[in-house]
Amino acid sequence: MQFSATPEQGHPFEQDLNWLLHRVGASLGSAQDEIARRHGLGGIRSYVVLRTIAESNGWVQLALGKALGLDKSALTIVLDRLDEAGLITRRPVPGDRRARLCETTDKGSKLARSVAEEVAETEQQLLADLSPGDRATLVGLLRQLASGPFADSAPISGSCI
Amino acid sequence: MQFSATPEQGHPFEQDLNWLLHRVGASLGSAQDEIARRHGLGGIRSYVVLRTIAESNGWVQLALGKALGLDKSALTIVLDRLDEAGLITRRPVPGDRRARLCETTDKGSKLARSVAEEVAETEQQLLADLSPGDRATLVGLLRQLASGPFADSAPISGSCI
DNA sequence: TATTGTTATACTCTATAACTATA
DNA sequence: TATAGTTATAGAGTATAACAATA
Repeated sequence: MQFSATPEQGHPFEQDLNWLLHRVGASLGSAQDEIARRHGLGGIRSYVVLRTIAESNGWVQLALGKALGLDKSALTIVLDRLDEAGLITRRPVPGDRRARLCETTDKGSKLARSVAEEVAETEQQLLADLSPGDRATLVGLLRQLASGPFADSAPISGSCI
Repeated sequence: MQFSATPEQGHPFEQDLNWLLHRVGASLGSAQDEIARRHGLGGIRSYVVLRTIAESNGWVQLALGKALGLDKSALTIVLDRLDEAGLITRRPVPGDRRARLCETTDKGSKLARSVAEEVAETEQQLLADLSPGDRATLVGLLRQLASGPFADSAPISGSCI
C-alpha cells in the first residue's frame, strides 16, 4: 500500500479502497443528509426508511430493519418520528397481530418523491466527471462487490446510513 | 432510479450509488474495525489515526485532523488514548509552543504495520471476485470521484471512519 | 417457548463552545 | 486579535437487555 510522502497535500490513504469508499460515500451522504433535513426529515436515515417504504409499500418492521441493516429498536425510533409527522402509518397485520404493516401516507409518498429527485441530481453532479460508460462500469463493479463475500456481514451502523 | 419489486429478496436500493458505496464501505469498514479492536485499538478510527502518523511522522494535530476530516476535539480524544497506550508521543514543536508534534513510538509503528497487513488481506478478500483489471478500474474511478467536485465537502463523521 | 415490537439503559460519538497558552 | 490544543456539555446514535403481546 502506498502513501503520499507529503501528507500536507492530499489525503493519506489515497490508494486505500476502504478510504476511497468512505470519502466518496461520505461526500454523497452528507450532501443527501442536508437535502433530507431541508425537507423536514430528520436526516438521511429517515429518508432511506421513508423512501424504502414508499417504493414498495407493505413492510413489516422486522423485515424492513433487516433489509436496511437497522436494528429493530433503532428502527422503532425512526418510524415513531415518521408516524408523528404523518408520513407513514402502522397498522396491525391481519393474521399476525404482533406485526405492524408500515405504509406511506399520500403526504409521505409525495415527500419521498421530491427528496429522491434532489438526491438523484446530487448523484449526477458527483458522476459528472465520468463518462457514461465509466458510470455504468462503476455501478456494475460495486454491485458485484455488494453481492459478494461481504454481503451479509455488513450491518450499516452509525452515521453511515 | 429502479427498485426491486420484491423487497423481500435483496436490498431495496440496489441501483443507488450512495447505497452501494455505503454497503461495500460498511462491509469492509466493519471487518477492519473488528481487526483493529482485536489488536487492542479502540476501533477503526484509532487505527486510521495511528496508521496515518506511522506512515508519515511529524503531524501537528490540526493538520492531521484536517487531512482525516476529523474535528480537533474529536482528534484530541483519540490521541489521548493512543498516547496512554504508549503508541504515540506528542511533543512541543520548536518554534511554536502552542502546537504539538505527533509521532509514533516503536511499539506504535509495529502495531500499525501488523494491523495494516491484516487489513490489506481483508481488502484482497473483498476484491477476490474481481479480475485484476477490474480492481484497477474500480480504484481508478473512485480516485477520480474522490478528487472531484465533492472532494472538499466531505467531512467524514460518525462511525464511517 | 419463540417472535414482533416497544421501552429503558448505559455507553459512545458529535457538535459547539468556552477555556488556556501561546503567537 | 488569532491560533493550537484541551476540556465541558448537551444532544444524538448504538447496543443490549428487559418487557408486553401474540404466536
